[in-house]
Amino acid sequence: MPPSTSTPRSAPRPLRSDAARNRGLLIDAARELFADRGVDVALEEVARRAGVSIGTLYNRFPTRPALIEAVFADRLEKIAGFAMRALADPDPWRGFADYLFDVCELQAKDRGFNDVAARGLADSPENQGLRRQIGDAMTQLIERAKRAGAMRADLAIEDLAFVVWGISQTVERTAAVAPRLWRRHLALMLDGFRADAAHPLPEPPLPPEAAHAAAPGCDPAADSDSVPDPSPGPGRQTTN
Amino acid sequence: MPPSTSTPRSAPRPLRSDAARNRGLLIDAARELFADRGVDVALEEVARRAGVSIGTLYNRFPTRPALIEAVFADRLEKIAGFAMRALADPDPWRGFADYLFDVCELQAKDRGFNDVAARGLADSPENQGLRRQIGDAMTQLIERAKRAGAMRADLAIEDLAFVVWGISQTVERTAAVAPRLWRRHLALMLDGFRADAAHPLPEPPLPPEAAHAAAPGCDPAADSDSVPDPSPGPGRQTTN
DNA sequence: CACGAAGGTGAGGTCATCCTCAAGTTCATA
DNA sequence: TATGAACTTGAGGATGACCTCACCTTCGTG
Repeated sequence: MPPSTSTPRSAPRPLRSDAARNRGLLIDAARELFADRGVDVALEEVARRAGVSIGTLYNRFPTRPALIEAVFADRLEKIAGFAMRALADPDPWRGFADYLFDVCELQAKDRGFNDVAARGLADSPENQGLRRQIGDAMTQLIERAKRAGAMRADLAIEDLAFVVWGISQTVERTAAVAPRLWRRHLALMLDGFRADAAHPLPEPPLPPEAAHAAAPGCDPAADSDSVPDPSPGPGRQTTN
Repeated sequence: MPPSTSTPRSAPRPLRSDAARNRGLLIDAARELFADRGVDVALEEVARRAGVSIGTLYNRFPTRPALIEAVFADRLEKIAGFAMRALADPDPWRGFADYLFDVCELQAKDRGFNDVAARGLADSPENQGLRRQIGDAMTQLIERAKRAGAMRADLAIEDLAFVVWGISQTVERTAAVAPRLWRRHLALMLDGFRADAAHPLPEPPLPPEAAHAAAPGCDPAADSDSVPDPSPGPGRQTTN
């Protein structure tokens, strides 16, 4: 794979040629290392594989999130593509299911993306647009599937996080030993989303404003006021 | 809470009184720290909270797994208790669902246990007995629920790992912001386990011999021969 | 070509954790 | 109470990752 020559989007000032080349080398190196060891690899190792010094890495990407951001920038576009393809499917349920399959397959194929998806990294403000686009498409996918009578009416878009989170863990635990097992996990979850499976749910979905806080990059501080349990509630009310 | 005076099971030689006391102090300190910060807390901090030196900690527990083991030894018994209670329920489905609820609640209430459950720590050979007992009870729970026509016939006991893994991630991401949300995730998964939800599954369950390898404590080596994908298989066959 | 700004370099300071071990202390037995 | 084995202690070496910065190199423009 030749080094990617993609220039940074909305560049304030164009990078000098050597800097741009090194940026590409770093992103390529990081992409490969992230893919099979996760996004927590040592940055020194990324620099080493890229063939540049650690100082250069920090010049281009002052923080780890900045590097992660750059590495996974294209994934959002890819996902948006999946969502569009799904919406083009005449069968609403199949479109929905295939969309989740595609996203999960991305997780299964790239440990780095799996980390990013599960931990909610790469939430930069600049791809806010893509994010909303994907969100809108997902909302439509869900609406469509509900109208077709295939999906349970009480499923919220926020519930799809359960899929990403769950699959992320299954992938992490079983990729080495049963690389396709996540498909079974996904199929089971999907069956729980069907209309004919619906039994009353014990809790409301994650409120959207909480969704942002639910996948923090990493804030070691901010431990002060933990959210109090809103209702004492009866113990054990899984379903009824 | 007074320091636990529990002596180590099957003691080869009884500890001297001061050593036994320190062991209890260490376990208590670790239990508390693990519970709200996870099992990766610095061992020096455990020693500090216990009021003993780091050297003493290493005397009592030569490795971190040994300490984790000791801290969570009682949980297996607790879970066995849940399984027995579940089997006593005249309603097979409710017994099954309540059992999973109880286990997940343990995860939600104790971040350390959540780690242990998700990562498959604390698999010491000595509570092999308890493990088998729990496994047998779970098999019975599943069989019973299937016979009652409530549970899909193709659910395997290994599939319950998806629940533990998935809930672990949901708890980790949302405990601070929506401490009861895991119940919704569980309820959705449970609906996927019901007989009336069943659609063909795309993959066989995790083979039992692989289950052991699926949740490694931590082996930085052993990276050599990764398991090859057994069948090239058709892309995208989530459900049909 | 020459010059200044942009960029590259990597040794080394910082930090957090792990784990050891030689010396001192305490327990339990006679 | 005396003695030795068991136990405790905590300074400190080892590790690994992070990040900086003073100095050198390269680019690109005039």
